[in-house]
Amino acid sequence: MDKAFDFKTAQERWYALWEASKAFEAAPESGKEPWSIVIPPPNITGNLHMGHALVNTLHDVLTRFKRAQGFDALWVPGTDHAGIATQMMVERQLKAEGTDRHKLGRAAFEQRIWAWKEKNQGAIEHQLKRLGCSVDWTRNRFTLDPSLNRAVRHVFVESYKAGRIFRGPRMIQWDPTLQTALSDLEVKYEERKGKLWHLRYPLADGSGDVVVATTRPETMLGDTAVAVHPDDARYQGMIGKLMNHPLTGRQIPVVADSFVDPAFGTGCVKVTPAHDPNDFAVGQRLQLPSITIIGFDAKMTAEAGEAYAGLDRFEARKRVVADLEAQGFLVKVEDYTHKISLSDRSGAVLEPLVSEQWFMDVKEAAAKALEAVRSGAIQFTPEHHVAVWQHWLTNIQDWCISRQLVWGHRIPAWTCASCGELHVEMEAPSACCTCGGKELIQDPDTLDTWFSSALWPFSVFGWPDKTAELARYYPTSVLITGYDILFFWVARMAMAGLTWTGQVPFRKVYFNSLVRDASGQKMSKTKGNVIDPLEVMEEYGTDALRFSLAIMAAPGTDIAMSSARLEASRNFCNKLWNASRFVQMNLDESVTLETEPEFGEAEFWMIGRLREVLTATTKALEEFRFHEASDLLYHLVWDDFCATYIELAKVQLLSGTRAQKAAILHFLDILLRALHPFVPFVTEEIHEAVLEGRLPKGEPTLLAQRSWPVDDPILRIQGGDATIIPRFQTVLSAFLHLKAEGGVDPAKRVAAFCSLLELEPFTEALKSIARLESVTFSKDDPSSPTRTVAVVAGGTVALELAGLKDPAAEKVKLEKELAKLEKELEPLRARLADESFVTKAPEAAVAKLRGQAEEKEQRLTQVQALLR
RNA sequence: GGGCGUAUAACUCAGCGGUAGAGUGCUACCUUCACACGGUAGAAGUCCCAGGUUCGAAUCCUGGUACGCCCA
Repeated sequence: MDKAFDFKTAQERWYALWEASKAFEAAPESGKEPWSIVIPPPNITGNLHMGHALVNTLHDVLTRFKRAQGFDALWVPGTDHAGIATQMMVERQLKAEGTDRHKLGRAAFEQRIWAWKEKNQGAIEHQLKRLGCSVDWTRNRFTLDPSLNRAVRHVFVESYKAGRIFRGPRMIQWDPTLQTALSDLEVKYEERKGKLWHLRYPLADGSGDVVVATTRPETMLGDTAVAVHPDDARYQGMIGKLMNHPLTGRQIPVVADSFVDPAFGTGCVKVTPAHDPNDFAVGQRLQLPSITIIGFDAKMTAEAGEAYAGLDRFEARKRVVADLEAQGFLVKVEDYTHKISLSDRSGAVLEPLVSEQWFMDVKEAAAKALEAVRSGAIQFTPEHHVAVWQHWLTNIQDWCISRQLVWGHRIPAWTCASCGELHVEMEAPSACCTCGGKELIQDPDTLDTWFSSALWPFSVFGWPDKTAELARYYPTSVLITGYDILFFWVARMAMAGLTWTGQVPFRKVYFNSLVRDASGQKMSKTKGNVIDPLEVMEEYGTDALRFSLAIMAAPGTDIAMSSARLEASRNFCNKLWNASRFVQMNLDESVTLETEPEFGEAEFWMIGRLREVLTATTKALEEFRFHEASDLLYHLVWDDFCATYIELAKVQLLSGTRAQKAAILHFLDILLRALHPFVPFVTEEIHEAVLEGRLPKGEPTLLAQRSWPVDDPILRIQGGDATIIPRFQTVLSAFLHLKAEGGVDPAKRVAAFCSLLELEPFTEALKSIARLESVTFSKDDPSSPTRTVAVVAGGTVALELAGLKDPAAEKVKLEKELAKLEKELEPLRARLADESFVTKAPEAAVAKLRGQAEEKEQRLTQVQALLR
């Protein structure tokens, strides 16, 4: 083995071997209990970013853990067509080539995107492999696959028949840049500094006027009323009167509706049903006419009047304000900060427009999803996301599912050219069922990307067919995803799953954290603080990246990714590598896992540690406490195995028996199996270097196929004195401490004394680790004018410092020690003297404290004796 | 305006009723035969503030303050 782990070659090598050996493929015939998870399908446009790295690392840790536990673990991979994102990408390419999708035509454009998809899909898949994801590639899916398309059409057609999908004119959020409708979820609100214009509208009978306040004066061209609150005393006499529209000359009524906030502006607002969601609602309630003055291109329509038609909406705003001012209708202008709605995708200012779109009524499904979480059929970690879930699902609105895009699932609806009859069918009808007309035109729109994503957990298994896979692997065991897509995806999967399969799509949901930069800032391209996981894997190794993500993945808190953390993880991999290297160097060929091991105190202690930590690690993983699991293993390897056990075993190993070497081989084997889910590459590499040829017959040669070690028979062995190694550690560090404090060169060997007779078997270890000349064990007081002494729990230790020793310094040292003990004892004595504590606190707590106090009192007495 | 989350060592974070931990950084020392991507010793904290519950609160409750996120 080399001196350091070369992750670059290992990473490339092992993934290919894992794949070739079918280590990640599900085994439906195995008779094992199934455990399944589906990947949150990354966009085909995408590159692996830190969010993907985190979510997929956690998936992989869990999948490898479950596979090792003996489940038939299946992780289904796949990619998402990502409607808008992908189409935008290709459109950008076209623009660079001096053309666009309209010139190209729909069919050619769609072809072009497919070509792009074929070319680029491999990138994200390759990156998942680099991350070590143990997915079953034989079941790779794409959201536009024919089988998934069939599922989409099935849901669409059945929902339509049930009346849950319908088409109609509604006010939607229109993205003028992308030229498509969006769902409410795709709208982002941003605070902008703007103006509040106060406009004067004169009453038609000349009896006065009212002043309305607006942030969008250009829409006044489409006003069909002015509204006041029905209880507003100021305007009682005006309700029902007509007024002259300042610019169009139309007469519009003053109406009353309780949506008006009397405290806002003048308490009197203009009503533009065609261009504002609230006004649209008022218009519906009061049967007001609706005048569309802004078109889908965000330019003023002919309805806006000759003076404005064709103007961009923002240009029109300036013109309207200028005209109003010129004619004396502008009362005043105030600075005003308000929220505007932007497209989450293009960033364009959205235009609320009335448009013919497809909608899905999800109220019934939402009720089911609410109940599933309420009843515990779906469990959230962290739980606090339940509150948000409930709020959103109880207030859910119809979902606008149609998009004016080319890239996506085409809506399975055809209109008869002759009679206008609408046909919603699985396949294109050959003739109109009403008039027999042969010309049927398919709806040009496609579905919101999330429509197909919602079906993902069961469409990947061949639904709507009742496949064997569906029966075996659905519902999936867990869903791991970011809370940012709680509504977009998680809620919709829950609703779709419950509606169409009658089952929850997943039993548990773990919401992973957000990965931020080293100072806790959100990563963004504009800030330039993006940490690229591909570069990290290049520089620190995939295992270091994975371990860093896992150890920081405390539920409910964000992750601050830093080079310091990555270095720590890389160093950990190196530590594991070198510990293994040490073991490997000291083994003879004849030692295998079948060699009968021999256990001494150190081994019994190590077994105890392994048993304790692996039990805790298993529990932590079952409960998604990835950070705890990784932290436990980190310290097990570094502190217990390397710093304590190996240091102790060194003395034996250099001259040890095969039986002793078999013990350490077992320990390493167990550690590798436990760490493999977290750091698969380095552990697999070590496994080959150390365990090859030493595994029992029939045992898989790949670590990726071996079992989770918590039930290893070795761990059931009990024996020895569990307190002896901790006592050894205390004495060892006391020697080292005395050496450092006495100013002794660490390399200088001095004579040592110890009153803890039970540690005599560890003489050689003490000598070698603390670099002592000798250790003399005796009950007698070891203090002398030439020695330095320390009192530890259970006895005293001393070092011979002839020539080096300063008696005055020794006294000062002991006095300091005395003071320290007194100070530590003070609160202990006080609490033990407290009647209410002793009587009311649980016995264990009192006993623990008493033990601590006794130990300190004993040391205090001994230090006092030394000072005499 | 409503909801949620977070405030702990210089930094990034664990802990979440029994009296404070990790990683990194810092100081001093050590190239000892797995590892300097290492080892040893050490310094470093009104656990945001104010009340309350409790024998006991960083931890639970109430109210503030600051920051972040989500929904109107």
